[in-house]
Amino acid sequence: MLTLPDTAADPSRTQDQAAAAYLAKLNDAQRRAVEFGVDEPGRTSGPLLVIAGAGSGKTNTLAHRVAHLLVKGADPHRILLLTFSRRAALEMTRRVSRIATNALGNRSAIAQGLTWSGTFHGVGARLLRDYADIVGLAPSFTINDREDSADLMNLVRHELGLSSKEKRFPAKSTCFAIYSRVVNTGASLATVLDQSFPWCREWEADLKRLFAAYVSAKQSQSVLDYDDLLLYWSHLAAEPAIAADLSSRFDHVLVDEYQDTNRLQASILLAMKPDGRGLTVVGDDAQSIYSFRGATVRNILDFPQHFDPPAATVTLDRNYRSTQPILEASNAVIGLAAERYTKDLWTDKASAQKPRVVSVADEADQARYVVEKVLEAREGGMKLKSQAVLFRAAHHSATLEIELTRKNIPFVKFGGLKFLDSVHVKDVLAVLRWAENPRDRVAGFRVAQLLPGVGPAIAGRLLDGVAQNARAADAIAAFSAPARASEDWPRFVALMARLCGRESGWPAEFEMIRRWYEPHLERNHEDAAIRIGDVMQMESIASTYPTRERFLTELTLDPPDATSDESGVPLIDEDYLILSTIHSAKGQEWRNVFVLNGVDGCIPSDLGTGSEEELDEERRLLYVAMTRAKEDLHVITPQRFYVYNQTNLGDRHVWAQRTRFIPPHLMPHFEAAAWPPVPVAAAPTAAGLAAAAKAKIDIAARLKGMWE
DNA sequence: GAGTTCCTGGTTTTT
DNA sequence: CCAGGAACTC
Repeated sequence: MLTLPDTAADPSRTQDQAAAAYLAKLNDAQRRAVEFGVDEPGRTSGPLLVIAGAGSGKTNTLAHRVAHLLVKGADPHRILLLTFSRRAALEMTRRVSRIATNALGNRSAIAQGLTWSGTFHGVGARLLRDYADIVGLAPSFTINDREDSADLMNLVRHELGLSSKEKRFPAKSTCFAIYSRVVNTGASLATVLDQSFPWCREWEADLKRLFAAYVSAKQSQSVLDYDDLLLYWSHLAAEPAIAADLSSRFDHVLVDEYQDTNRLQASILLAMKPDGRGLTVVGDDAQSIYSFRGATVRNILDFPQHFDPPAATVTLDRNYRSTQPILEASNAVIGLAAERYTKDLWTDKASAQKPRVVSVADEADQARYVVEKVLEAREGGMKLKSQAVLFRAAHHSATLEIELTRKNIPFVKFGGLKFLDSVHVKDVLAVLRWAENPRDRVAGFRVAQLLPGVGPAIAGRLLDGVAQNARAADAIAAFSAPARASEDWPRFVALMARLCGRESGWPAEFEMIRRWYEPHLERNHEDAAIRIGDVMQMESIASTYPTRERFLTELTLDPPDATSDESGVPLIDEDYLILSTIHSAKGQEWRNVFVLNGVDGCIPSDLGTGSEEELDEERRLLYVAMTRAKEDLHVITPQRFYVYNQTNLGDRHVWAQRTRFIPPHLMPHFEAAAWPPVPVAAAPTAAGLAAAAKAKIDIAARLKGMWE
């Protein structure tokens, strides 16, 4: 008897067909990256490095690899997916889910189990809560952001008497930056000072003392900074017994944007997967732009040789994003780098339009040019959201922002000043953090001083009391407040008692804090109304988190990164122009891209021209900016800058040159333009002159007449 | 000891 | 232009 294949009765067959469908959409290299080592069920592949050029479908390929692992039966709870930002993690899980849904039908819920995805820091925080007891950390530890860390550094600095020297000690943020760099690069303090902070060289001994005190302050206060999340994790992973447990939790570890990881992150990975089994890293050496954070491009370049046999490498060099002229110009720019990169990109998207280098008089004209071209493109049917303006430093867009507001063009800005940096937001968070972890002195110090009549001295004594008492609320209640603060004291005591006792629950606590905080806000700030609006907006964000701890942790590790001209994030269906620092533009693409200030001093930033390495990183920044563009690219070069309060001569103009990364011999790759176009003079016509001649007037007589 | 004013000096990018 | 520190007054 002849039987026809019954697909419904043969799940493996339908599965294979669905699988073939999603694999068929990939090009050869992508497919190799997706399928590498996944064929044999139950076996975990050796290490894999994917070098993925800009626009080569990197995210898509990685998502396909994860989906493919799931289709082949991998357990989603045992996949660790490390991305550069929370946003990237969400995008990745969304795509995996979609691919897996198509391939697996109703078994798509599998993709929902992909719970271990996030940034190194976010995952580190989660793991640390699990292992807190083992490492002698209070499980209720709180996490300081950069600003808080610098504040703690400052407190410690004062205690050590380092603030009152004849010669000025480095600023708190500089101290913290030095500390952080030592931790992240694994280099010695002396090396870091020599290479990155030469002007602080003389303070080496004092800095060492300061850092030791800073570390013990963090420990006694149960506070971690960003770097600790990695540092504790790496120490956990270095302990054989814990490492075994840690690494057995994950069959597969996949890392995105590997070119922007630092030594510490690499050491964590290697400790978790020493033989590289199940390890996949993806990145692009030509897009490494985070060395200021300790990232090193050596991580990705040296990855294969960490293993024996060396890791397999797949290179994705076909670009699906940009037109040929844009790609040619970008390749030419990166081609001038001191160090050769591993690939050149190619595409078959032809276009007659070369990228433009537009010369304008000054920043005001630059803003007007962008507005004109953006509106022109929108007239042609291109949404604002498909257009982006990129710049090296957040303040470079200031003039443009004013012009956009004047012309009523909505925009959202990524990068630069954060929501979390404003005083009122920090005040409210400090109350929450202090309640969560009463040993946190930075938080307590800030909160106490909100009360009128309480300054550093009294706040310090209150905190000493809290440190000595196991129950923080009791210590606050028992504290004898100064007379000047007596009026506000009872409400404060009551608030802290209820927060520490968790009486109201989350998020009701938030509203309580807001009500307590409002009068203080009104007393201290002229623009209290706007600030209260922000706090209320925070309150609605807070209510989307299950607990106080989760809210605090996730807000510090992943603060909202966009600000717009209107308060509040625009609705999804609204159209708005994207403004972004080049760093925040990573991984994104737009049809029409403007690069502001394509001049020396901005790109490269005049702070980044010290060494060949720094210069190359600035070059990669321009490369990253250019390769965001799909169809149109405008690099704008204002010729004149207005500089405020420079040196001793006050405000003045400076003349700028086109960026050295686009030297004359690369100009054939660009279309050079000047804007505004030279106006064609309107010459009077003969007929017009003849008509005018009939109306002779005696202007001289009229002017005299004004005074008669 | 708190709070205000004035002056100096540094200054990018971000988890 | 800003933050942070010193010097000043209450």
